[in-house]
Amino acid sequence: MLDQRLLRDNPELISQQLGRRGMEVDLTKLQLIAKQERDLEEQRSNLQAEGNRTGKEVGMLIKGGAAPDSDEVKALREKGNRIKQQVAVLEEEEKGLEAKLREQLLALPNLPSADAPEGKSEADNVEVKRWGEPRQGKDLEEHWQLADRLGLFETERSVRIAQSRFITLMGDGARLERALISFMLDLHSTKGYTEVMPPILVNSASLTGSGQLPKFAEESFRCADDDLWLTPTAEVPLTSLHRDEVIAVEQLPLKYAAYTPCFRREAGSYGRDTRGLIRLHQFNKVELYWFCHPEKSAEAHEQLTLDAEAVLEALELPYRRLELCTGDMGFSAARTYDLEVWLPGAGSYREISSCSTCGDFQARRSAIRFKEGKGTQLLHTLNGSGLAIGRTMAALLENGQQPDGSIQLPAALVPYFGRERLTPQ
RNA sequence: GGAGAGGUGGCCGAGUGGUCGAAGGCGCAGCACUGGAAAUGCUGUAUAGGGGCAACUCUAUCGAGGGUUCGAAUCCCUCCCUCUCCGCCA
Repeated sequence: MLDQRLLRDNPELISQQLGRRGMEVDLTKLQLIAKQERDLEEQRSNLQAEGNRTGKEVGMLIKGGAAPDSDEVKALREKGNRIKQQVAVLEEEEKGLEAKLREQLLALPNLPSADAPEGKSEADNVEVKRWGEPRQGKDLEEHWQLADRLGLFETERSVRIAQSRFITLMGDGARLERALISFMLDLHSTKGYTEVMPPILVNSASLTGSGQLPKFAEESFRCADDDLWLTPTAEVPLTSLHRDEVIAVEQLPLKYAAYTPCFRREAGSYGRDTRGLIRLHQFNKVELYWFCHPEKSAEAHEQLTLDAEAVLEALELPYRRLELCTGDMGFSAARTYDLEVWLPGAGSYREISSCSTCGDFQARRSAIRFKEGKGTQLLHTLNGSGLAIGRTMAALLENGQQPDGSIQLPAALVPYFGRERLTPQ
């Protein structure tokens, strides 16, 4: 959520920065509501002050010996009643405006950082780094072909259990998934991340706090009988881990690594990535999350991205880092790096992690502050995948494929998986 | 799911209709004392919003939302949560 004071003091900046995202917003209506709301608040609180004084007067009169039904007291009571009624009217109006203002503010995305490159779409993202030698060659298979031959998962039977875009991992496939989760969590633990296993059903306040609601309700699965949703990413429960808290400055930064399943409707992606592990309604992910001091967030963004890259490097998977342009960034992000892993079978780079700094956007929605000296301020939040497990498995399969049909696994994984090769079962 | 108890400031804990944002303690900060520290003493110490250059001031907040009243932490209603016992259960 954007700062209301910014809306008041510098609305041009908001329009201009949202313009960099490719949005055209007219803030005059919003400003008008904000102004009305503030005027109303002033009127109401002045009236309440008078009401409070009246109440006290009655108390003092009675304590001083006046009869509760004396004319003097009666007159004050009537005055109190009159004020109460007026306040009620103003209050209702004020609440209406407040709700409207909040609703509209919640629908506005974060302002892009000044450092974010300007652009309209994916095509304008900027490659900033490349690591590893992308393996090239004819006859390299895609991960779903390899997995099929190795018997790593069931696709058709998964439709029976749930529906399309769900997968059932079997045998070595299930084992490799588990190995990857443990491997990643262990790696992050050595870098000061606290391991977290949060609820994966989250309430709507949590989704609002991290930015998925109100605008992206159609992207998540909702439980019909409760105010609970299946979380689309661990970013949601992790943000709300400290919702409505004031954190002592010495505790910052708080760094968390959480493994969770993630659930997404993937609406609007019919026909894309229909085979294999790339795009599923349910997938596993290890998420990295920082709560940090505003002055440290740029540095933290680099570090968090490096921590995600460390997983790819330990797994010997070639990747590149893109900086997303203003037009391609997510709703809550001020600045984003995407990590794309090389898939030799597909012959392309594929997103495997998205590392964003959200500034105080989520902190304001979620009321997460820190205390430094006398006052409290909003802190900054950052998140990034470290990494998406299914896509990591796909990359391992494609990058490790051998002429004899087996898959060579990276050395770092052997202690977790127990073998250095996948062979047909 | 049934029965009971309870939710007050960073924490503990008083407070059952009047000037209570709230005693007391702990913690924390400043000052004094000290060679330095401990102990001690004094002072200060919630959050959000509005007004003011500022000192300051107004409003709201005692789980949440309604209600009664001139006036509610305190009385009434609804909901949420926590704890204990019973039941059920991985």
